[in-house]
Amino acid sequence: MERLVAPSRPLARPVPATATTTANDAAVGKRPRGRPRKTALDRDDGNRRQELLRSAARLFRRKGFHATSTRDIAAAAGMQSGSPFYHFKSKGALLYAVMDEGMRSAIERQRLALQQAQQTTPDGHAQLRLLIRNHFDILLGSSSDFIPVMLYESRSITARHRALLAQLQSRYEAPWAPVLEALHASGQLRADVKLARLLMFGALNWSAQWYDRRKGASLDDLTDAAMQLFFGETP
Amino acid sequence: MERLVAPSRPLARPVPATATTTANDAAVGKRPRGRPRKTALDRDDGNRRQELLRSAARLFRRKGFHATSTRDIAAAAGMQSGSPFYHFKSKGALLYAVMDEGMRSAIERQRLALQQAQQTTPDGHAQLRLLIRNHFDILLGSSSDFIPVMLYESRSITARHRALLAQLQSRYEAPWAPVLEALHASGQLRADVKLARLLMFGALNWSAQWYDRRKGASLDDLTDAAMQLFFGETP
DNA sequence: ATTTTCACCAAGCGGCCGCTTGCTAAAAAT
DNA sequence: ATTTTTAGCAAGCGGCCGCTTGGTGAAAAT
Repeated sequence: MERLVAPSRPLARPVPATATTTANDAAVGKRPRGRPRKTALDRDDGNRRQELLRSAARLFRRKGFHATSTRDIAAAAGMQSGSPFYHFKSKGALLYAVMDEGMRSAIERQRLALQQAQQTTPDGHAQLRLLIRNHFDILLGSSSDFIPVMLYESRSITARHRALLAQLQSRYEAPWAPVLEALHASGQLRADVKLARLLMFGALNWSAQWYDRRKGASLDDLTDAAMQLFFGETP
Repeated sequence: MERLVAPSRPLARPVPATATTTANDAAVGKRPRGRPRKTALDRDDGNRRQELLRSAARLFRRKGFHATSTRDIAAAAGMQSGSPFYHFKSKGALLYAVMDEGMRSAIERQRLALQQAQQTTPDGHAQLRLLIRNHFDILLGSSSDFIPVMLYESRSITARHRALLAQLQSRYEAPWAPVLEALHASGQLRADVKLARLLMFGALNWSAQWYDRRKGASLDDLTDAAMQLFFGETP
């Protein structure tokens, strides 16, 4: 395609390092290229995309969606300011991707936990304990910031995206309903089931605001405390 | 380069009324130099400021702090874009003022509720029920968005402001401790008191995310559900 | 009657924001 | 060997942002 105007920009691009070089620079100032090296065997396949997602999740959690700029995210992933838009068509799409990935991962982990427990024949208490323990793991485990972002940034997404995420939330919460119903039927859970579920999730989810892995209680301690609070159960 | 005369505006300012000054300044508040501070007959002082606070609280709650512009707030209060800065020295000071006012009002309302209940001689359950019922009222009552902003925008304030608010939060939570300790001592609350308090506040505070005054449960229903969940109590 | 203070308004400044554009080196496909 | 695709970079654009400045009519103080 021909251009009307000759390029008058300086166009002094730094010469990139050869792809197979192992030399890195410890110089001050902007590095010419700091991107992790990839060999011919390890085809990229979304690695950088995943890194972008992780960086975004951490920043969204710590500073909030609107207080995080796409430049912050790019820098955290070792990119230039415009590059994230190659992988995501907008900042909002990036937020949605974080939440979607978080929910799908949570659903999968819950499915695995329930599947493993299926081999034993647990009573209602034990089933709920399992769900709660797993929930704390998803929410507070070392793995990721995805779920806290999901919980605390829902204002920042579009109605359509919110509706899609609500479906995933329903899928996540689905296994809780029969367990709570059974506990209600047997008189062990006296409160209205719907309100009880909301209050319980509140108690659990709020922990993302105060829980510190490095001090105080373990996730098992937390699970014990929750079960004792809800059922007066002593472990 | 001659400055033109401003066109005459309608200038329909609301007429001042009696002021209920809470008299707290996070604002700029020009003091008259060396002169008596206040006459007995306060005039306008603070009416517009209060309106600004209310508008800001509503917008901060609905859209979040960073998604709300000072122009939004000014427009909601019927002002021009720069005028809020006469009353508050920065957007952050406005946020802090919302939170501070919310906490002071909450503490005062709790104090009044406890004072009234002192005349009867309630047991532990009844005391906690009162605290919870009052908490729901503060959090979900028609009055204001101040407390939800306080709960969900704490990331957006400075460390110094956060420390000041933490003191107010301690004052609010202080009356809960002896009640929970007593319930624990009598075996009615089995869980660790510190964790139980955190989980309970989570259950209550999370309701700001889902509760809708117009449909479903009343605040009394909510209080019943919470008491039943925590103590298996049937009203 | 004059001066001072109050509570704003009208205008705009610099800066950061999300996002786009034009390009390119290297890998993969043909 | 040539073409296409991939995964970005470098630069920058328009717009909105928080905040400042200079001014103004009305009220209060003197």
